[in-house]
Amino acid sequence: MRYSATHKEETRTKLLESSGNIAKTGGFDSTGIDALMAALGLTGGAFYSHFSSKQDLFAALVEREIDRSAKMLAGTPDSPSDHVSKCVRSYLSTFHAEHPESGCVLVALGAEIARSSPEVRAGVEQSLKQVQSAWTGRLGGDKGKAWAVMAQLIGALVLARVVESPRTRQQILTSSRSAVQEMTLNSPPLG
Amino acid sequence: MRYSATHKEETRTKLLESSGNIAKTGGFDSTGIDALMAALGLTGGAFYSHFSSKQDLFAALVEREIDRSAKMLAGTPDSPSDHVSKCVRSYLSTFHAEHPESGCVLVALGAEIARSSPEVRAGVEQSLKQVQSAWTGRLGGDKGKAWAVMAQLIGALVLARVVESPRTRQQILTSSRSAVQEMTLNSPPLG
DNA sequence: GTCTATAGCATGATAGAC
DNA sequence: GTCTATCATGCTATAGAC
Repeated sequence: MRYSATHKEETRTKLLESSGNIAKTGGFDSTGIDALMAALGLTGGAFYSHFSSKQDLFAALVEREIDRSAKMLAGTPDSPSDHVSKCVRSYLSTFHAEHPESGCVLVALGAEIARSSPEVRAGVEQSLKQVQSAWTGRLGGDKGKAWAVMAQLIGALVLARVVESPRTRQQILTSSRSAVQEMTLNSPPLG
Repeated sequence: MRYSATHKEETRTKLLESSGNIAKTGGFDSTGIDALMAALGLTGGAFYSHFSSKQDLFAALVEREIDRSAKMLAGTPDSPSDHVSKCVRSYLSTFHAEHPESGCVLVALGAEIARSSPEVRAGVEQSLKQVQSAWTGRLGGDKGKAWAVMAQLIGALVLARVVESPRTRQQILTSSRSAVQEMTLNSPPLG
């Protein structure tokens, strides 16, 4: 064959990465296969050597995105004790708000995930539960608090992106940071 | 003319209402003009008697949706003192999570609004500020807390819609309700 | 104001050459 | 594995009849 043994896998990985970034910026449905392939210097016809359909790509893409985010947010057993607050600071940053292409897939593609297949949503749910489980230990054992912190982060970023003025965007992010800080300090189960 | 004097306005209103519901369910970009008009028993050609382009409809639709939500959430000066908590209960309901067509436009179309024109986003921002302003007075004067509550609501609904199992969805909504309750009770400015 | 017809283009997906 | 060519369909938007 004219291509190296690992070429297909490499191309598939690049395609997932690149398509993820593009979809998070312009929407998945709204972006054509030709555009996704052109970003890799390829043509549309080559797409079907890697995925059987556009929906197939969406499933793989969402799984990859949510997996990576979940691993990053969950951290490891030897992560520092301020791991969660570090995640919060970086999640609620102006950079994140202004760069959907490298940001959280739930903020950029949440609605499209919501109307996707049960399989895709089940995978997303599993990853979210990993974060919830990891954070619960760091939030005083309150399982609900982890969900609430996640909701706070996601909602703040949605708000930050829909408003027009950078000033309001900054106020939203700052307010959300304060709210999370209060949530994580006043842990009733811990007293 | 063969049509009543108010016919155009009525059709335009129905079109905004119906298109809003459809777009919130299936996405705006993903839905064709023919489908939007068919929902009113009309054909695609008639669309351009009401809007000059699909983007024009989007702008009008988002403004209508966010205006209605903002008025509802902001309430009036003579709204009961538990107005905010009533809003929270209804926003964080299973019904809302399972019925995007009648729900908050920010949850369903947030990403599409984020990449729309500055004009659209400025209108959204203005409506959000009305809610923020109205809620600030009911939340101990803390301007940031209103943003945080809004973020909590929106994020929880995004999460509730992306997960697969009704059980997890319920846990998310319940956790968010508790979090908002804590936020609104422990108001440092109030003590 | 709504219809049909259509232009002009983009799309998802397939077939066959290399 | 990628290319070009193509099919069938969908789309936004326009033109002209009623």
